[in-house]
Amino acid sequence: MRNSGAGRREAILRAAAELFAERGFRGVSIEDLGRAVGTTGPALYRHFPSKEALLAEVLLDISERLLHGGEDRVAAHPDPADALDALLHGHIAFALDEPALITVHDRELGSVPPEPRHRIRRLQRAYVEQWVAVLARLRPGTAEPVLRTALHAVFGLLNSTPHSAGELDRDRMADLLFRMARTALLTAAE
Amino acid sequence: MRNSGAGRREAILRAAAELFAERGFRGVSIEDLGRAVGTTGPALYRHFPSKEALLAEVLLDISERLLHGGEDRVAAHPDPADALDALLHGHIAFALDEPALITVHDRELGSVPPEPRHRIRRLQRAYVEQWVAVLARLRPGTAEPVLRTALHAVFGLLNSTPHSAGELDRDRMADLLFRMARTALLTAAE
DNA sequence: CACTGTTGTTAATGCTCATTAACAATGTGG
DNA sequence: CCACATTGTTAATGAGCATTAACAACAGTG
Repeated sequence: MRNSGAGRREAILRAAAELFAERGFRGVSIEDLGRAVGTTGPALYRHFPSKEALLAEVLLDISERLLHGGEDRVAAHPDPADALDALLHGHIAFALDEPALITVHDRELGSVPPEPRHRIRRLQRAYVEQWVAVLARLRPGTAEPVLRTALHAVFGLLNSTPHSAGELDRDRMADLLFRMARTALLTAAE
Repeated sequence: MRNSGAGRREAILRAAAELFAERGFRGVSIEDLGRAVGTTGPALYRHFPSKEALLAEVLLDISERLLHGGEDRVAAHPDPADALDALLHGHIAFALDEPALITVHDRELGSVPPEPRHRIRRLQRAYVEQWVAVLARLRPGTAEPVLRTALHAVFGLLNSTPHSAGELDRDRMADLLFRMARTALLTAAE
């Protein structure tokens, strides 16, 4: 084969994230995916057992990267205020650098089959709870349901950036999001 | 007919919004829609020319309600700070009372055929520009691209609430969102 | 060089689904 | 009571698409 190798699998995952973000899981055919990596559709089945399994792998990968990135940052910052800033910077960088991944991540969970869906949800929950723990140390007086709700809202704020066409350059965008998200969170937690 | 009348059309629109929000436009069949209003699938074609036209009507209706609701509120409040608060309260009420509509509104535009899509986009743009105008009066020093970007982010924050399962009751939720969105916006605009 | 695992290709297969056809029931205005 | 417009129903029709089958090209290993 002219062009195979281990990279093919990664290329498929990348292309899938891009296409799923653009048109949605059901709006992309196996044939589309194949064409995007220079093969025909059915060739995909040499790498993934089904289209759904492919989506599951994309989401699993994203969730793991977010969670582990967060863990590293929290571990590196003993002070909760510093940890929060680090979490914000990490999430913002992810959202700005991988807009397709962020988009797929919060739109396509419903198309994943039950078993991997549970694993993905567990990772997402762990990611959120990490933020909750930091906020709880920073603002011990605030009830956890309030923190969780505020966090979901802030993720909505941060994850919306792929859809706002780039009127601002990356650095100004990152700074704006950081300041908005930070004050929104601190306002929520008195 | 045991149960027809003018209400059928509205019932279809309501059911469609609900189902599209839950499973996405492509995840809902004509047969599903029919069943949801107590008929068979093809009966829909007595009320709408196509599935896409049905979606377009849902989105058009939402966009118009948002825009006109906003216009009324802005007109009722000469002071820009009051107008901003009123816009926030209006959008929050809409998001909390009609979570399905808000969800469909910011996920399914891509499935609308070109012609109605343009009309919907125009309405959405007008809605945003209304907020921009209020913010520009309130914070004359801030560049419009910054305002627009901040607004998109705040809409992401507000529209995320359908997905955060109700850990808080409606009033506490509305208050939390209001405070977060308001400070986020005012922070963005210096 | 034969042997085998890997990765592709093209041609079925079969299902789902939007849309249309053909036909029925109801209710309304004449 | 009789057309006729409305709104349904069930049975095609036809497209799209995930998946599988059958077969080919190649790479590395003995």
